[in-house]
Amino acid sequence: RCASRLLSAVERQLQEGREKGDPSESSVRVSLEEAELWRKFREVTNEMIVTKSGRRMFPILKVSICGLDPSAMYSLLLDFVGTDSCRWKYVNGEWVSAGKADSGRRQSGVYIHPDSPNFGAHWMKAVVTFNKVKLTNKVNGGGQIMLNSLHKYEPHLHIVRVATNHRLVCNVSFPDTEFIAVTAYQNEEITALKIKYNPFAKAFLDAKDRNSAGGRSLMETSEG
Amino acid sequence: RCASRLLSAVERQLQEGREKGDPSESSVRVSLEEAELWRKFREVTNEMIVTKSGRRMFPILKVSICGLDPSAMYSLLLDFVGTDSCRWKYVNGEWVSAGKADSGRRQSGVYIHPDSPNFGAHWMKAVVTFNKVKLTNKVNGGGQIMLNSLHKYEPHLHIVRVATNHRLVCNVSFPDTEFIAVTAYQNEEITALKIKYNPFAKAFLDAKDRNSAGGRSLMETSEG
DNA sequence: ATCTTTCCCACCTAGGTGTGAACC
DNA sequence: ATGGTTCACACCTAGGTGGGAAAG
Repeated sequence: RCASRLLSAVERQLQEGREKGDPSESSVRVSLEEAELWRKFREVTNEMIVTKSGRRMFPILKVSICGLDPSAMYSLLLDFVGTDSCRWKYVNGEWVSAGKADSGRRQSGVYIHPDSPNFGAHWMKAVVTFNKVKLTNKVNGGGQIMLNSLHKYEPHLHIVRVATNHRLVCNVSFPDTEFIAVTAYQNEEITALKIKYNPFAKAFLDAKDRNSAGGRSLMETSEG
Repeated sequence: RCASRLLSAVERQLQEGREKGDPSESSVRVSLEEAELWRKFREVTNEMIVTKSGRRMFPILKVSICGLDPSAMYSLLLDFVGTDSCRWKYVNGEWVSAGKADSGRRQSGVYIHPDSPNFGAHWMKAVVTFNKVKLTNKVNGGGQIMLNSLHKYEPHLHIVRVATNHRLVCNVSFPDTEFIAVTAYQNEEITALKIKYNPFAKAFLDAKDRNSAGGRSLMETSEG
């Protein structure tokens, strides 16, 4: 009696998302969210900051998923694949090749989505957001992903069915999310887009607004 | 080749916590963390605020777990059981009965730990923290737990093995975590303890410090 | 010189505290 | 009048931004 009440609470985790499911996994579909935003960045060659302690990505990688078995267990993995063998540099407003890539490693480490493992129903009932993944240029303890600065990468998503025998169910890449890892922004158009769309950079958006409105910049006020 | 690299990343989730495991689950052990802190509150009769949008608990319920099957899947559930049939009131510095409990419901809803479901290894490798659970006195959408104000509750933890057939593995209660739900603190000793130990109430701790040091209180400074 | 990286910083987002007056 | 509840608020914790100087 008491136990059934508790067990039904667990069952409830499965209820949403059933209609999007397919026990056979014959047609798993993954689509990138906010593709328009990603495209704005890609048009001018996207950049992502890497720091010692790890920097979040912006835009944030978000996907919606259909076609999993709602009651089966899956983990979602993210890695970053070098898309060419170049080291890049930014000169005269252009990204140009600066010779061969530094190290032979073309694969980053693997980031496991923190909701993993979870039911197919869980992954399908809402957009899956990779907002916590952090990119670094140093070997670190935590779940950060190490990339080579000034190299080009493309995020790849993998869905693994978790069971006594793990099984790779799906591999997806999103060309629009390609970027060059940097330690500081090179293209000021990228900086402007980051400031415009990332809420955490609001401070710099305000400064611009006040400038263009003819007011005094925030930065100037601190000079005695 | 590529697949095995990804699958091994999933396997790595299982590595820690194996030594604390027991495939037979014959001796699952759960122990309350920070029991000394909980006892300080219990000594003066603990109170927890309930609000419309939900209020976190303080102290936070934290447990460490041994004896699960590291590679089996479990969900952790929390509910709140009314420990008597009284409605309580605080008069002259004492909690006294104020008649029978309001409603027949002696059980709260069930809170599912956000890491659920997960491997036994995951639950055993580190202290499990219920810091996100929110207590409310209204029927709400989200994962909040509804309690009756001025009624006494005891948190109960349940471990459910998640499989084709769910199975209740463990039920534990922690007498030291008993509390009375309130919409505003009644006993000023409880208020003082909350301020002393909850980092989010630091503002009021500072005010006290400055008072007792002979300085002006923060509160006074806002009066023109 | 030039290019890349590092560090500290002011400024945000996001949200958890008890307070005290207002409300019922 | 009384006792319980609600709300806006100042003040925190916690941590994500790019800037700009300094260092490699």
